[in-house]
Amino acid sequence: MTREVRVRFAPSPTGALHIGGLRTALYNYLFAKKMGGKFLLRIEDTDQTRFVPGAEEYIQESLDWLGISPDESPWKPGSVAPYRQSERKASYMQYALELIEKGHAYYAFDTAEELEAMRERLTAARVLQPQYNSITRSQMKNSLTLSPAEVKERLASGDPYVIRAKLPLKEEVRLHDLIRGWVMVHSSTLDDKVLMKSDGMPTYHLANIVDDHLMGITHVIRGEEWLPSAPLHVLLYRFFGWEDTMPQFAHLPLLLKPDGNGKLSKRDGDKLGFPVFPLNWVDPFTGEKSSGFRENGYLPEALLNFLAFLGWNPGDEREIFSLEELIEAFSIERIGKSGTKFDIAKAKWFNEHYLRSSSQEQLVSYLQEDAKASGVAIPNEKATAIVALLCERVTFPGDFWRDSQFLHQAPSEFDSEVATKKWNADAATLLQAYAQTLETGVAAPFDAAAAKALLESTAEAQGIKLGKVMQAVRLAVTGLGAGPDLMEVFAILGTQEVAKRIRFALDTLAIID
RNA sequence: GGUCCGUUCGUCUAGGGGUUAGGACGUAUCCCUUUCACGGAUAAAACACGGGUUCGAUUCCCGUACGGACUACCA
Repeated sequence: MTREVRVRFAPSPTGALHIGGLRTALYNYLFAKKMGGKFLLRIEDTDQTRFVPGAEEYIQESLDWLGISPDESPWKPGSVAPYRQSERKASYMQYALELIEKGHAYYAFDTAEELEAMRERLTAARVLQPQYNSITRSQMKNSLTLSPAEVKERLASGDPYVIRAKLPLKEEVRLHDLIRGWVMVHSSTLDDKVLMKSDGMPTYHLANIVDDHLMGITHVIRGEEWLPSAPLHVLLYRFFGWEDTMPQFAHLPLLLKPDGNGKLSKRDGDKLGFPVFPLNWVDPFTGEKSSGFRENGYLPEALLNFLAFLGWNPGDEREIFSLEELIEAFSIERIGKSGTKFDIAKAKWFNEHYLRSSSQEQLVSYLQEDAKASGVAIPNEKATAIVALLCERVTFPGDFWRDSQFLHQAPSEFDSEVATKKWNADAATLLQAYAQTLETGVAAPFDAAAAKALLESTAEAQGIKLGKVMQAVRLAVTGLGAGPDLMEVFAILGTQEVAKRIRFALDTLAIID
């Protein structure tokens, strides 16, 4: 009764793992850890035509980056290896044959053309759902309509065939979903899904059930797009006689586009101005590039926290959760039922939070690395001062470098709007005197307090009210109309640089004036 | 079209037969401040609609509308 909890994340390696898949992985991870169980990763690569090289590595790297690596996976096999369905190929046929023997599946030899003809015929006859089902299978070429001898002959001669599930005509299929409660579907609305494809590979439905069973999966936590086929899966468990160990299902609400319509898709990201992938991705076939959260400056703990709250909440008013805290607080019962729109503003807020609570050393290294990439070396002391200056105004690590440009480079031009509005004779007079003082040398260390005291005394000597000219002073030294504490900026720049900049401003702005 | 799922502020959501319907993001205003930001305070902002059930429904039931998923030899 108390089986060890085992859950799996089962992506298809058909491209970059998108953010919805990542959330599914996260919920699986959280549930497994919460229950003291195992989180497995299984690669569902049964569609050879859609395989994309690099996709599997991408999935691995994404999960590692977020810190939610699986306990068992293709690259860390456990006792139920292998973890790629392509490598489990040999085992599926026997299960399909078992179903045929039990009378729950059959061979079907219909060609694509014949299937198409059937659909057209049914559509013409105004059948609402033209499908291969308990009614129409009697008119098709399969082992239920063909003589045993002919079936045998076709199989022997290598005729292409598929194996289809034989669904009951009239049966109420009930399934209990941990998120949605009881879901009832009538078997007459289901079709005879293909279980084994003509290329010898199983479809998702068969492989999924067989592998979940063989891997001892206790809970299937997956996206809502699977809900419509869940009744088929329940039937399959029943056909196999595996009902007593059938996993419990939890179908997650979908992630929707922020503008309201439709589920978030892989194409949306860059179009809407935010990433939908954890990492940068270049499609190996088309060369199309998609940007990732990581490269856009999102911290893994921020993305994790953000993702966790897309459809789940702890029931109280806390919002900041570390991975450990998420594990502690997580429960499937508290996952919502309705689709969730993706709001990047909230993700930014989480990112700001985690960025600001990073260690100073970490922040300093963000700045220094970016500077280095641009060929600029910033000494520790200065970098530390800059980080302290900008810490409260950054969203991404890259903002330290981007927003401190004015500290590394003297202005070559001035914000014209601010110049016309704020620049005046008083400011020029004050700056003239201030620069002169700086040039003649300042005895005490030129920190923010000293810079301010000096500016104040200079202003007083000139009979100028400091408040009226401060923006002009900022403009002169930084070229900008707004920014962090000016006196701190002065301290970082140093007396000579400040004086130099003032001289340049005096010359340049005099002309504008 | 059919089947299934869903619907509380713009967004993420709490709540639940009787509440001033709570929080967060975002937005606005004010305070702090030499500017911007941070921080603090305040504000605007929601139970899709119609029927039941009930003394009472946003909460339970049924319909409608709207949204979504699925409807492949894709997962």
